[in-house]
Amino acid sequence: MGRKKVEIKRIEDKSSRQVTFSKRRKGLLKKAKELSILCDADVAVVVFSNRGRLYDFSSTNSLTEIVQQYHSHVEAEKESSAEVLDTEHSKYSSFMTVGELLQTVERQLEEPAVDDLSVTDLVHLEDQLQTALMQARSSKTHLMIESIKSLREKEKLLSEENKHLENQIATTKNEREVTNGTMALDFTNLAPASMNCRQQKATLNFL
Amino acid sequence: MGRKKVEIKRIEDKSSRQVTFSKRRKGLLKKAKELSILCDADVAVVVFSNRGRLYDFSSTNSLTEIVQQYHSHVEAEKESSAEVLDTEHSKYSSFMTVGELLQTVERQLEEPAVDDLSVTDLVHLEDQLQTALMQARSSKTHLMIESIKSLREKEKLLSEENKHLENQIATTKNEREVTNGTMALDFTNLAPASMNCRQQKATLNFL
DNA sequence: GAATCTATATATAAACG
DNA sequence: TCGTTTATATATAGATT
Repeated sequence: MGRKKVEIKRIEDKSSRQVTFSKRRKGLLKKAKELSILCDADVAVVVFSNRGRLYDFSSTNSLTEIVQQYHSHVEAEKESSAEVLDTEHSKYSSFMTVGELLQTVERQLEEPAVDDLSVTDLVHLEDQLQTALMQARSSKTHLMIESIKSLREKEKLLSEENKHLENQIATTKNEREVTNGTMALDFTNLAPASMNCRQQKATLNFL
Repeated sequence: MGRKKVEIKRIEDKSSRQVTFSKRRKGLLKKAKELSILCDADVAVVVFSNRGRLYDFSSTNSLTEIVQQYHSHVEAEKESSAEVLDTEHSKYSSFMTVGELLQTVERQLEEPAVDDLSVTDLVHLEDQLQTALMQARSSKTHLMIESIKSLREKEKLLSEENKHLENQIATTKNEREVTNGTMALDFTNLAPASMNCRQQKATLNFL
């Protein structure tokens, strides 16, 4: 879409690669934005130049949220194809708990006759440890994500209840004004405090 | 870029929004791919339809890698503004970003003459990767913990405010009873709902 | 190198089957 | 709801400043 048709392959000339990068990057981010607006979709784009500079777009506040969604999604897919996990699972420990594995390792490392351990044994050990580590890490992350989700839920519930209470107060206030035209209490300064609370931005940039 | 110029705002007609989503999503992913090839850049795109279906593109194998890159980058920026970590930082990369490191590794692995890489080189490479991994992992965990902390704070604030509002309501109720002996509203069923909220157990067992 | 200017390739909105 | 077609809007390659 220019004076000439270009083949889609790495542009060798450094200078024009840089120019094209700048132009197309801008275009890509623009289109991402348009898609998110037109179709009410969550869109995130991350671009790293080959010299490591970062450019990104995200339709929600943080890229993180979308990545979280992505991970949840992937998790869900994993679960739906549960049979796959079974085989994988049995691989890393032939019914050996992580605790047992650790003990085995400790025992082996305490052994003075280190020479007795063949390289093959060590490779195997490394594999086992690696897999155990992955498991631990994955559960940790899973738990953290779950707890963040749950905290968000809670926050939402509390916010809603809060709003509800405020409405009740407003209603009461009105009723009082209607019934006896006097005002014993002034609630007008309550609203701002709660707004601050509800409007706090979620600044989660992890994962 | 069609028969008519379209305003960039949410398409209200569900059906044509779906059609546009499909077309533009395809276009976006195509452009992302082209950019990554033409300009030798790492590009990732994630799109969630408003009904939660996932579409993505990633120039490297996994989206996760790019996200990690993203976070390392964000971390690096943070660190550059705080001198504290300077020494540690310069250790693992002599002014090399994680992105650059990954590319270096990829290039080296693509090299047909693998024999040229001495074991020492590989050990060094492994060290570098290991350190980079630690960095990424540590920032991830750190950020997650921070966000959980912040969510808990928020929860506390909301709960307190909630209690406060309830008190206000109780006071008002009392005043009304005192002033004119009648009760227009019944607030007694408000408390239980909020108690459920506040009493939810925090079930975070990780770390 | 960055901004601007065309000519042209592409993407896509609406129509159609 | 799909794919295909077509007219048009946009993106952008190459040139120029």
